[in-house]
Amino acid sequence: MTDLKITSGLEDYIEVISNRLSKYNNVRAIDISRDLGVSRASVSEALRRLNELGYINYGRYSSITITPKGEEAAKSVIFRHNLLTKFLSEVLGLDNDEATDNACKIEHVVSENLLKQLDFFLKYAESNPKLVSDFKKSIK
Amino acid sequence: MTDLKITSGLEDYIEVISNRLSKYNNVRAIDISRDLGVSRASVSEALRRLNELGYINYGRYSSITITPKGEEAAKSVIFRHNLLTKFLSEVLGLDNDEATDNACKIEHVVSENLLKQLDFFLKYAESNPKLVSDFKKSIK
DNA sequence: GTAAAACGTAAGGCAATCCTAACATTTTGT
DNA sequence: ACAAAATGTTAGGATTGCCTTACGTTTTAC
Repeated sequence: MTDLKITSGLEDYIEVISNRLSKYNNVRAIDISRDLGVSRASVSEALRRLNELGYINYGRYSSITITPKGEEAAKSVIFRHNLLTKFLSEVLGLDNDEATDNACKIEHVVSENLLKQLDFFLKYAESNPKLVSDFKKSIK
Repeated sequence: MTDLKITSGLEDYIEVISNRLSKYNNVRAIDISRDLGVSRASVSEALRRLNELGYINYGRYSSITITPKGEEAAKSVIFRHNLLTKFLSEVLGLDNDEATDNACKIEHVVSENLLKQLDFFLKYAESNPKLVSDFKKSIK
């Protein structure tokens, strides 16, 4: 399970691929291109690279499937994404788009330990709803 | 005061320059090289670029000074840095090194609004010390 | 089933950073 | 002041990731 490391850029691709596969059981290069706002050519390049690194199975014009290694990587980044989004929206009160945008960037750079503590904090906040409601009152 | 935007990389350089100038009234390329863990050559290149963009005054073998535009940019990134570090250490309980390391990366990607809300949250937490102490109790 | 539209790939570029190695300049120590 | 050490610059390369344009392949709609 070593060598799960991947660049931020490729992490974005694997995240989209995994999310699309979960939702629709299918993902095309054009979908990725739209989701990430990059050209079809860039997607093509990234897919070749992800295949080369063993995160997906892919060949010319063939459909995209994800490998176990890819699943691991996707699970990791999606976990980070969700945790951060939840904190940003539920605690800090950012609207969903802004929470997601920020999470998409932060998710690539945070340490394991930060995530662990944030996870604890969210659980604590959920078991003490007064925390968030009092905080929100305080900034009105 | 427009055009304050700068890449993450150069933001790191301006941050070190400003911090060194505040502390020692002086900063050399070699200091930056050590602080950022990059080669002297990379520093040389970055200084040329920062000068070109008007963030610092600098010429071959000359001493480095920061311009008003550079100060603005530095102030902004240092504010983000401190806010994030404070949250990560005082609320989440990361040790200082890990809080700083994470802040150094996150500081380049967060939105204004996130910072504003985080600022409010920190103020709220400071005026309610029980919040943090109860949270820390909860994870023991 | 075939032409048009949609989609995917290849080639060639560009910009941002980073590096090492070699060379230039400045600073230090005696 | 002058040699040695420290620091700064330049040249040449590598990587990553994005782009556009042109062309290949597949799908869609009659």
